[in-house]
Amino acid sequence: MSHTLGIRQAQKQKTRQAFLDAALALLEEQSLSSLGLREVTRAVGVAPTAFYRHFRSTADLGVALVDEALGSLHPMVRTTVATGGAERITRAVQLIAGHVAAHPAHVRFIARERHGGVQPVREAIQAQLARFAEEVKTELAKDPEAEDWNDDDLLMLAHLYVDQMLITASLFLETLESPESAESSEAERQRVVRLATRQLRLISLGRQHWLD
Amino acid sequence: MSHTLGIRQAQKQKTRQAFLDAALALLEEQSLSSLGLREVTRAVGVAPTAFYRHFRSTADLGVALVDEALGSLHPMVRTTVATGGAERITRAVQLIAGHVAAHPAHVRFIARERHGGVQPVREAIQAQLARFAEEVKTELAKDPEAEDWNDDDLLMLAHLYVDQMLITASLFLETLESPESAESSEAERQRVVRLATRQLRLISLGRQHWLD
DNA sequence: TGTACATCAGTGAACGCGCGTTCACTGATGTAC
DNA sequence: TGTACATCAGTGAACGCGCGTTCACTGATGTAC
Repeated sequence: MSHTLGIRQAQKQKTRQAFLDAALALLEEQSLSSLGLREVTRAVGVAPTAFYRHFRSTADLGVALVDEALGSLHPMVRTTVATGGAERITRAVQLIAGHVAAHPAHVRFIARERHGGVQPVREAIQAQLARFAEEVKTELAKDPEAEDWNDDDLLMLAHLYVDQMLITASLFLETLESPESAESSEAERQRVVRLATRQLRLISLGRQHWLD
Repeated sequence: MSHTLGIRQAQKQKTRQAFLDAALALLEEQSLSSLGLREVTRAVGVAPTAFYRHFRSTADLGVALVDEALGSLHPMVRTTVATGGAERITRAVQLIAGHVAAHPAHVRFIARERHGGVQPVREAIQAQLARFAEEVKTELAKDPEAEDWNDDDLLMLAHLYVDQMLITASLFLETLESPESAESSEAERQRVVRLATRQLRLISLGRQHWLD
């Protein structure tokens, strides 16, 4: 019953992906609001008009990039938060470090456009982050430590965690940007690991004494 | 001994300020990397070439905006953090709420360009934020609660506070953007006050038990 | 105070260039019979 | 399986437009004597 795409559809998807990849690469050095349609088509190697077969505008392409960047991350975040005990913080920091190393351009795009100049893209990112916060809240609620917490406080804490994850991701990103040697970059990364771990620990301590 | 500016210098400064004001207004709806030089001169009402008498480029103008937006904020942050006891959190949240209400365009500019596409501007913002963190650290160090804290942990905490301030400022900004009625906007603002206050309280609890 | 010269913020024309969007098109792929 | 027609992803020419930057300029302001 598996539906194989026709040749036409398959080729179309391939071109669409080429647009997304090319745009993401171009967005390493600029914001979406200054990304040109012709710039993207040139990078892909197609005529400018081909763009309109896939996207209404660069803003539309941006929204597609948001889904690509954050869509697949939900299960990973759930699993990490679901980890109990002292390992949770270590795993969370490792998850972030690994994700930034594997997909730096996606992370940079999200950090940049979260407050960027293109409204539909900003809104798409806010919606995804709200989903993450809800999911984190759901996982935290399962925790025995959260027994007497109300929903509102749990969501407050979940937002704190989500924001902290983004801040940490940004810091890891900066360790990739610096033009220094591989060893000192690695040292910087370890500093970020240490900083993020301690910040999460402090928040965790606050959490444990919230109902005192 | 007070040195009065000559007519020429005074007029030049006035024009320069007009450039900054016009650019800031235009940047409410776009990023710096897409801001055009001619766009700015048109808004000011001068010839395009006049721009070069004041700035080398729009990036240069952006750096000037960073100083304008954050330069005068240092003493206020110091004073607020220096406030001891239970009032500190309330005052900090009020400071942020007031500042966002008074200078929304400046706050939006900083939030947007912190991770934006223009490197010199990003760097200017990071430098200012690092200064804030250092200043917050210095004030926290004076606190009796911080007696046995080492410098590294204090700076970690200071960064946590600074990041939290920016997140809160962003949330207040969103309450100004929504197209709803004045009453529901005010209600949203109260929700942000409550959320930010509780998040800071949780961090504060973590702080109190850090050395347990 | 008056004069002669220097400075320099703002002008206006001109340049070459890349932009987003329109349109009618082509030719490979898909579909109905 | 073969044929006739429909679909539609990608093309290429053309358009009007605003861009950043250059240059020689003007005339008010500043300065030296």
